[in-house]
Amino acid sequence: MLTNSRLVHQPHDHGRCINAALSRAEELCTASKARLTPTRKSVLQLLWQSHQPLGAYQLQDQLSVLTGKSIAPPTIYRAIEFLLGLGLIHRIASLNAYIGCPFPGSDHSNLFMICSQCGSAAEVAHNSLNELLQKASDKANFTLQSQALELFGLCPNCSLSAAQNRPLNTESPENSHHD
Amino acid sequence: MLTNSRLVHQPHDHGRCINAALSRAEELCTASKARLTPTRKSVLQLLWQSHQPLGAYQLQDQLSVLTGKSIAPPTIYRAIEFLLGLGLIHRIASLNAYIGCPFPGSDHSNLFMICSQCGSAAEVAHNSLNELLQKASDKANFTLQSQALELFGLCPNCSLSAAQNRPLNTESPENSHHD
DNA sequence: AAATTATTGTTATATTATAACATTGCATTT
DNA sequence: AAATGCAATGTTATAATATAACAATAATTT
Repeated sequence: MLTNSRLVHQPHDHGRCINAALSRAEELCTASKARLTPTRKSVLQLLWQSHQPLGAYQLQDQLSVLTGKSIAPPTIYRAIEFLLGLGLIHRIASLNAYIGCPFPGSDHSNLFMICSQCGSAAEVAHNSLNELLQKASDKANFTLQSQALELFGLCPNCSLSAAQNRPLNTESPENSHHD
Repeated sequence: MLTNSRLVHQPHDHGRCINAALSRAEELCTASKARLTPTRKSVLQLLWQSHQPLGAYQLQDQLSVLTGKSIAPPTIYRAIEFLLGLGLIHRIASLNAYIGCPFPGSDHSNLFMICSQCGSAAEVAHNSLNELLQKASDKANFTLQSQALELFGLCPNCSLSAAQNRPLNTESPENSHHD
């Protein structure tokens, strides 16, 4: 199981995330003879500013600020399309939002663990999950082509906070309040 | 593994699907003291007219035809919200579309196998998949709350057609054409 | 029947995404 | 370097999906 979950939920040198993502992108573009233009690069960079998926119009706003110019939706959507095509980012359908892929090129599951509290999203590449899905597809005579797997819940940090804020929830109600 | 895959992809008495869905809905509504009003019932019925997910505005059109009145989006979205709440239908995020749930109430996986050719969608409840996802979540300290699992590919029928239309694809190109 | 609540109607608008065509800029050939 | 072709971006308009806010009606309870 390959995942960026720990990185996402622990304090870390985020500059390294961004730099790593950018150099992976450069490599991939060189390899596939595609051009990582300033707009495309900026959009990728913006998507790596956090570990939370961003919507197209959030990207539009942020890119406008970044460049000082006003940016129209097609510009954003074209960059998104390009980056999706190379597997550098993913679309999270349930959120209409986009996020950088931590391991582009690797054959992985498109499985996301999305925190409904803080909005963070970790990606997981899970071989046995993929195998199970392939088996289930085979069994149903379904020719599997692609997949979107989105889990919602509380990330490690928010799970902890939740547990700390209501520590008596697991006990019977009588224990929690006496007058 | 519980699924309606066979039903979806084989000729069958579709009236029975609809009737079954409607009576399940009646039961569930009675049990939860909710009202299956004409609009709600019609929307559910429309979603069961086929085994293909429908968008909100498709539902709007069809409901307009059905009732002879013009229907505004909120009416549709309210019915959708109601039916989603009871688990009678699902939203398929990748398609912005909705589909009837063949086994509401059962603890299942929200796993869909969606045909990119004919648009049909079969639902699968898969215990070991759920367990695996739960395990993966636990391992990542992620408190799993809900999930959206969408597989895309070719349904049994379209897989067959595809195979029949290009039967030589699995052999070497030399075999396929001699002058 | 009156009061309360749930449901639907209505209007307007927010949000997400794309179509179509003009313009610019890079890359290759001449 | 000029001409050509193609890729990328700019621009305008609009399509598609979804919700907010308030008014009117219908069902249920008192």
